[in-house]
Amino acid sequence: MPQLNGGGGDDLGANDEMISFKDEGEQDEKIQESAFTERDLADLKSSLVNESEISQNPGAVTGPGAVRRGQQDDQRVYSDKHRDHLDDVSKHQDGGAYKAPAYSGYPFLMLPDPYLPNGSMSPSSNKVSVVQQPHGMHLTSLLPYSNDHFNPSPPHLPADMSQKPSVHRHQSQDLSGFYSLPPGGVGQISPSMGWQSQPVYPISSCGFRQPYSSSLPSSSSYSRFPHSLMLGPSGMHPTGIPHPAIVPSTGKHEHEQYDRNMYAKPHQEPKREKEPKKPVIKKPLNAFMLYMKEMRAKVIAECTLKESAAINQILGRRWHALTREEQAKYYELARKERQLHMQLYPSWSARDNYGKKKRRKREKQQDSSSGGKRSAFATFKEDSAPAPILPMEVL
DNA sequence: GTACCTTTGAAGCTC
DNA sequence: GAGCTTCAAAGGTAC
Repeated sequence: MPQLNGGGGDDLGANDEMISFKDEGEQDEKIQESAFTERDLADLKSSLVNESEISQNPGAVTGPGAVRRGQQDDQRVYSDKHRDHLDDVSKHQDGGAYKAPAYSGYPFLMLPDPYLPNGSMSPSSNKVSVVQQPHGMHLTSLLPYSNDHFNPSPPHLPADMSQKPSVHRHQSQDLSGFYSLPPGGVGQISPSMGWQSQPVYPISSCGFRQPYSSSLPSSSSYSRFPHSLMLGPSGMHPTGIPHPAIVPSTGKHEHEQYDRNMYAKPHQEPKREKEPKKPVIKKPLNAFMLYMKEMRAKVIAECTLKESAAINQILGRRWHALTREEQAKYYELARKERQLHMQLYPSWSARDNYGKKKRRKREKQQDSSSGGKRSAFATFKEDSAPAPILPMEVL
């Protein structure tokens, strides 16, 4: 990806990530610049509101096709073609100080933006939310996200790890400074964690664009992957912050026990006498996942949607409507997140979690069809895995 | 209780 | 190397 830094040969990020999007987007923008009118904007808003309302009313329209219909209708209209104009309109309307809707349920920490004049708080966009999410935190916070990703790091920041391909784990101690949170999850955080630039985000309100705060919300304020050396016995940071990349194998996800005792001893719940379950180290989030994590609450607030499938469709369209620069930020975040994940869990591989969700389903299907015959994939996994751990139900 | 839906991107896997 | 599969998040929905 040309606009991203070369990373000193770091190949973690896909180099061709946005090439196709670039061509398409540029053509669309040319069209939009000449075709857009205020009336179009009103129509667009109306249609998008209807779309969200339809999604809320499964009785009226059922199935994903409903959303898809709206997607086909306005996917290439609502923002790709009107982005710049909407930006201008919105800026005029609220003086460029769009107030992002509150991320309900997310605790915030207001931090001054050192990149703003006088280091004062910006009207809204420099609010850096600090979150202790129920499912953990996000690396994006640990990785000070700003245009610094594309520029030399400011002196008060740790050097970009991408430029340290041979960083050893002990060097990650530098990262600990980002994680020195009190048990409450809110503490002093480097001001550099706010986004340096205040980009105008392209979309809001269920698809049409409005400028709003560019600050990363809570989800991106802290890393999902705190330094492993700082982890407590059960994947917990000494501060009490749960380790986001290490999750118990219980609950929604059906990952098997994960043999990573070096990072976390079995998480013991006081009331549970069952055999403690070893946590699972999750995959690092990709750029779009980071974007979704950040924007989900906003979409929910704007569209009053709750169904994740519909929200994700909106987010997917918004993602495509982002400019290359805006997307590049998330690609860079994702790249850094992968880097940090690699440093924290050098022996981890996506293979560790590969096939664990769907294997059971396949096995069930094969069991029903062929009388308990093992799937080829299961056989492969067992052959390749160093020490297969049987699922609890098997035991 | 669990799978599914829905999105994009990264990585694993198969051929 | 191409193409396919799986997982990552999220929460409502369906079974």
